[in-house]
Amino acid sequence: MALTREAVVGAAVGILREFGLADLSMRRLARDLNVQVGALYWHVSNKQELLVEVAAELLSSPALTAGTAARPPAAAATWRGDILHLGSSLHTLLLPVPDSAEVVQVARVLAPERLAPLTRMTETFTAAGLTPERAASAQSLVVNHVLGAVAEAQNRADFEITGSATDYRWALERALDGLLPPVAHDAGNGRAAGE
Amino acid sequence: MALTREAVVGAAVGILREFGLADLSMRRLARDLNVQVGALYWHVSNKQELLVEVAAELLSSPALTAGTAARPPAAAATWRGDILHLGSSLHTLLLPVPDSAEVVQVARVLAPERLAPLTRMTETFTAAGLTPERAASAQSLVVNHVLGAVAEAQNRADFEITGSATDYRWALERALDGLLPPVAHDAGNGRAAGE
DNA sequence: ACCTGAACACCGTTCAAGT
DNA sequence: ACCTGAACACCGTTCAAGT
Repeated sequence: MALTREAVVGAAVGILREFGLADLSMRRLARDLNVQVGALYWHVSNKQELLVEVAAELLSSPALTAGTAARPPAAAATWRGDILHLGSSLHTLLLPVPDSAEVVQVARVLAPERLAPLTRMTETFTAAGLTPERAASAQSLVVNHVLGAVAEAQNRADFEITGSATDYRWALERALDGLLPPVAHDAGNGRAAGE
Repeated sequence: MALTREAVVGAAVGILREFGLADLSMRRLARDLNVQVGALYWHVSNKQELLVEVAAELLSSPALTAGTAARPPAAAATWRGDILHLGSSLHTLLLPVPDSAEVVQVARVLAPERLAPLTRMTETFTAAGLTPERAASAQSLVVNHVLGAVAEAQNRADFEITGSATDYRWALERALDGLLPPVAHDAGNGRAAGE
């Protein structure tokens, strides 16, 4: 039963799920795997790379990987639905995993290309008519909002804060209102979504 | 020259500004202040409380504290301008301070009431007609976006990443388009901003 | 190729004891 | 009241040496 990279990442995900990021240390990981700390560094070059791998695994759920395969052209109104669905799937997926928003944030900074569902969201924005730069900015707005909402909800639970949780979904929909203005189908003005 | 709480916070802000969060340790702070580590704990109960203080000081700039004093009633169109101004002031203020977005995030979780400018932004949203819950959610969207943009720009610099920075301001304006729909002054329909 | 043992240079926090 | 000295229980990372 040799130690593998997958085993290391898997154990890391397990610790995160059960105990959170504070307990996810290289030494704790080694102890759980009955191995010396140094052994981990044969399979993973450092902790940051491990966290990227953990985030990638968290976002590899089928709930996020589905969709966008083949879309009938000119189904414009569904781009919004795709993004809304992606955002709320992300939210429900991360909510039960402590500190998952922080981990995804780190991964987004270090290796955004490893987080396929987030890349797909940017692509959806461009498909909806935004320029690449604006699509990146729009994705950033949406993802920051969802991750922020997850982090807030988790911390609210941790600190036993009273008061109502903020309605992340309402703000998400309003953001999409601004980012993807509805195509006007009342009069015949051919104004596109971008510009 | 007795050690004071203000001196501790001031030195912490200095380390953050010059070297970033990685170098802002209690031990480094004590060394810079020519004091034993334990001494810090007389003036500050733990590191988290210190970070809240650091964030509060970062956001105590006059650029963020101004405005909203007395507004002529029914100057509805300027709520948007106020928020836009607050958001971009926050951005330009934090951008030169390494890891400042992370520090503010921590403070926002631990003691949001200590960050007056952010509270003021929520108040502006309610003044613009949103319910308290929605105002909180709208503020969260905007602040997460600005902090995310700051963090991204700083990391882009750290890792010498090529490619254009995302246009945070465009997305911010689109978000406000959705959050604060313009009052319709073409026909005489009295639809309010909320709902 | 893969892992151990042991070191290096750090952390945050606590607390008796001093002044 | 305020600070020192010293400890406790940790960190991430490296690397010669073993197998």
